[in-house]
Amino acid sequence: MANDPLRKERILDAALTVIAEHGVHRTTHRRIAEAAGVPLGSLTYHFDSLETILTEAFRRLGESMSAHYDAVLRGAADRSGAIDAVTDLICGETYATPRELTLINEMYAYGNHHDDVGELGRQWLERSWASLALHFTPPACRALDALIEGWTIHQFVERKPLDRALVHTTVTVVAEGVR
Amino acid sequence: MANDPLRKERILDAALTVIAEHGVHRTTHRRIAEAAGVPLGSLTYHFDSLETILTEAFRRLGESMSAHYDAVLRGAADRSGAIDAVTDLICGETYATPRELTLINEMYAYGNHHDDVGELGRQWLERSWASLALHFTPPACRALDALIEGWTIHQFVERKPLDRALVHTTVTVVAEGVR
DNA sequence: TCCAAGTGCGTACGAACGTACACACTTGGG
DNA sequence: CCCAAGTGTGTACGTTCGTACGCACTTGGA
Repeated sequence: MANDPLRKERILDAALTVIAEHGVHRTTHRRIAEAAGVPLGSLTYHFDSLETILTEAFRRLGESMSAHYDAVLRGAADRSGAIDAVTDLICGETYATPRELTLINEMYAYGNHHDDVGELGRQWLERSWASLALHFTPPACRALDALIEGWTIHQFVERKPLDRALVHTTVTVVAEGVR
Repeated sequence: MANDPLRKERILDAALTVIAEHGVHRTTHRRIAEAAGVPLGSLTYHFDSLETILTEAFRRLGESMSAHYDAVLRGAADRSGAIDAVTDLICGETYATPRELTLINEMYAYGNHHDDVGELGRQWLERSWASLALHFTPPACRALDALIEGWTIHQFVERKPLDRALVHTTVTVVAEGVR
């Protein structure tokens, strides 16, 4: 298939699908190629190595998640709305999907052993912080960001739905109490 | 070497070392054997498969961390001491070492694709919760546990030291404000 | 002392991997 | 229409992996 500009993106999305389903430790050229519906040779043609594919895939993940994160917080009119927005980010079904949470975990884990991906994780934190800073003080941003991260992970590990009222209360006391 | 009862434990510790250094995705029989200073055949003799080694190693990790977690919280005399203890768990150099944090990340990531390890993660959360319950209300336990988890991870991804005063304030606010 | 029973390991094999590369195919200027 | 230049792919190679297994070695009862 000549001149397919979407080919690279399709491969990266397939890579994320494979990572989410099997984990980085079982992500291979062949599995990605099958998931993307492209020949094996196409991967080595478009990307230097498997490392490159993983790195680019995680970059794509970070960008799309940051965008969503930012959109949700920008949509909040005032402080109270921002607290609702943060509660949504933790409990919501659009951000904290199993796929995204699995991928975030994989990114952190892989980033601990791969500098470029580690840097992506740091950028992702920085952008989250910037989005929160639209509504909260710097210290509150740090605390809220930690809370979001920890709670979404717990929610996923536990596989139980969250108590939304409790989340809302906690977000509120942190937002108001930490200065 | 006949009748070496510490052999299995040594292999599991070596497995954790390899996981912490290289990640699960590059953890192999041969690397573990080298790290443990035992022959390759010794691994297949003592363990059914690599999966089994990883699972047992993560189980060992969870037990030792839970024990530390519990000891720190049991050592707190009152509520104020417990708040200090939680602050220590987040900022401290004994619990939140790079090695432990890397391993926790690896365990969560691997647990998403392996039921037995996923169950270990759930047990680890439950025991953390039980330790916290010595001093705080159930809702506060949930919130604090999420905060600990998120903040230790952030600390590690960012590779920057934490603001202890901020952590202490946040813990206090959550412990007092969430009922 | 001797020898079965059990313990532990060196080695080898098939499978799956990442990657290279020769080659088919498409394309656009002449 | 033609053919060089460029685009994309099927295949094969060397490496590394998990695992099996024959065999050496240790041990304890007779």
